Amino acid sequence: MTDRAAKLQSAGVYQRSTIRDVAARANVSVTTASRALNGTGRMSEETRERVRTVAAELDYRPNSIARGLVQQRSFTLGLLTNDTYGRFTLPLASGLSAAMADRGVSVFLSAGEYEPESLTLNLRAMEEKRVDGLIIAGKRIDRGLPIDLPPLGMPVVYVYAAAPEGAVSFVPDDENAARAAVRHLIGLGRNRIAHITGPEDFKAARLRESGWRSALREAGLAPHGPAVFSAWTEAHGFQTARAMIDAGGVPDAIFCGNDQIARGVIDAFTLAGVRVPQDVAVVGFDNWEVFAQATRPPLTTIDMGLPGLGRSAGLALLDLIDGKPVEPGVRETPCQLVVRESCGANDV
Amino acid sequence: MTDRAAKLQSAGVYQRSTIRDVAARANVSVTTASRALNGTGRMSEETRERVRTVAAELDYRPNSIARGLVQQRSFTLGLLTNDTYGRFTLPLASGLSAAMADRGVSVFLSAGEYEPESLTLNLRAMEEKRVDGLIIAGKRIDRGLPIDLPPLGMPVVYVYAAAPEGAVSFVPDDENAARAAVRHLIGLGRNRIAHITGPEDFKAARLRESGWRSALREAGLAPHGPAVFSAWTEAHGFQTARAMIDAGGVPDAIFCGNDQIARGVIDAFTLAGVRVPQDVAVVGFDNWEVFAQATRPPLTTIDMGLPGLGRSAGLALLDLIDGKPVEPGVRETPCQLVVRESCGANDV
DNA sequence: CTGAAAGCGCTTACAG
DNA sequence: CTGAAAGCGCTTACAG
Repeated sequence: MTDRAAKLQSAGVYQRSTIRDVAARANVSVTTASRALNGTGRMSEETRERVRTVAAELDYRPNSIARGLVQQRSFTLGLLTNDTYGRFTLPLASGLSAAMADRGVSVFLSAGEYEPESLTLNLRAMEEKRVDGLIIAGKRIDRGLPIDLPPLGMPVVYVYAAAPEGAVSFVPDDENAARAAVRHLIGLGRNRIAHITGPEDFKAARLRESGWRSALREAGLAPHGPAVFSAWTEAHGFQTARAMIDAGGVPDAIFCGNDQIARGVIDAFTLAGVRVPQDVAVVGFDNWEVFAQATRPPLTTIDMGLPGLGRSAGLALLDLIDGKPVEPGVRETPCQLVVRESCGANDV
Repeated sequence: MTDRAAKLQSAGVYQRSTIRDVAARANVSVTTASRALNGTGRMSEETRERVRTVAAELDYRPNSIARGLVQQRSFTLGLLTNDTYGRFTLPLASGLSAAMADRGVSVFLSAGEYEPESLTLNLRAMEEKRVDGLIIAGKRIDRGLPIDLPPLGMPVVYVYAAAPEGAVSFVPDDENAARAAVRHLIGLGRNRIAHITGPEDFKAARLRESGWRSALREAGLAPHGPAVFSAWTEAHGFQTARAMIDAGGVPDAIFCGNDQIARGVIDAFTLAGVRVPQDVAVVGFDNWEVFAQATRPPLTTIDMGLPGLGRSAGLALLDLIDGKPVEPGVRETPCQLVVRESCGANDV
């Protein structure tokens, strides 16, 4: 035992076995032990097995810091986001870290809202840790982070955020998702379909509106009035539905730009005695369960598949890191319609 | 330039400068460069300055992997959680990572719901990265993670989760927060104060109920009926309020166990023409803004200060890692009442 | 005040 | 099929 090991142990620090311990116990060189454990090189099956058994006995955990130093890789990724709200980031991060863990890669999280200094500090800490690459996630698809990143000298993949020219990025396929939602309504026999959504300066709002229009066009239907753009809030949905009632122009279906708007819409109708889904069908967007499950009736809505988005981004980043060719550009990943009861689809 | 450097550079890999580059350019030994950069050792101010200037010129970033290898520290923490929902984890993680970044420490996130294998894999990846310590976060204060952690051989701090005997853990001070909420109501002249909350088998529900009782007792008031325990949902709040109306026993204030319940309560009253806050004041718990801001009127509620909780836990973990004495046990951190309009406090 | 040397725990040419 | 040696980029006794 070295002096250091003795000192650490007497200080109560748990001392891990190293590859030298494994090699010694298995009567092979460190070289052979390394190769046996990593499945590289050629050696007798017997030797490889013996080394592995010994490693298991010693509960050996390779020190990826040491490995990283020689391989010039840290097996580590950074996830940088300005969404501290959690709505997007956590599902995304969990999909990402699950996929990465399978490959021995861990991910650093740096979440900071509106605090450029904090993001910068986190970024610097990650640079010093020599992360192999970076995932940059936002909270809207047409905005980047609130800081100008310095030249990073490492691969970067963008998710749910605006990306610079030539970068690799992933966003949900808002337009097709919207089209699918509206088609669902059409398939249930609705033909006066309105759209209430978020602010027009959000690209997501524009894409969803466009999906709504094109599904109607394909079916030979006219939009029921213009789309009503405003805040992504319940209040917006509530007031707009209220206004429809007052004007006597209630449609037979409403496609909403998000679940909160849908919630407000349903509340307003319920309050006024308009029945959902009998009189008017409602679809949301996001599948944010605290809303989608809490509406009466439960909300049919679009799930953006955020964990899958995180996973895809991570895998693309890994390819980039490995120097594999990755087509630059914006990848639009498919979303899924989650059918509950707000359209009457399950009553048939 | 070494062969490796040449090869990497020709492969388009950005090559960082090392401490040797800095030392050479500043005409000092690597030893001196290291000491100058770290502020250790004694040397002329002039030398130290010169080294630092050169480091800045070369945009030198110390390789914390190499440093970690010799110092047997990775300057890295793991955050393990089974809350993929995001409600608790992300605010907590952002407070944690901000506080850690200030100290050059980065945090790995592993979030996995109900997937023991995934958590195990992530944990193993973190062990191999030699994280200096672990933060284990849950989604209720009386449950641990769904996996039995193997002996970890590293410091651990628990947050918002059950902790084993003798461990260091942090939870919000539910009982005093509840007491403060109820005192607020009493201070506004309310004296028939009911309590609607989550399932009784949640410790958080029991603590909040107990805070409600003791605030009333201190003020010489009787509880308005027994606490109504059930799900943490809007539906529970809605139905219970509805039942109060039907029974003709509407109190003049309701302290709710969370914001969702409060939301349901307010909706039911509004629907029945009972005015909030004029006829009945409502307080929630969580300060979950999508709910607390969306109720009409906006909700007065308790903020648990999750970023601060994450920060405190991180600092305690750092102390543990540094071998400083840390008192074991459960630390109950103070919460804050956020006054909005559902109690009429701002109308005075 | 400054530096040469050893070493952290691995991987990987290179040699046999 | 196997191993001795060099080296990844730092820090830190030890020596002067």
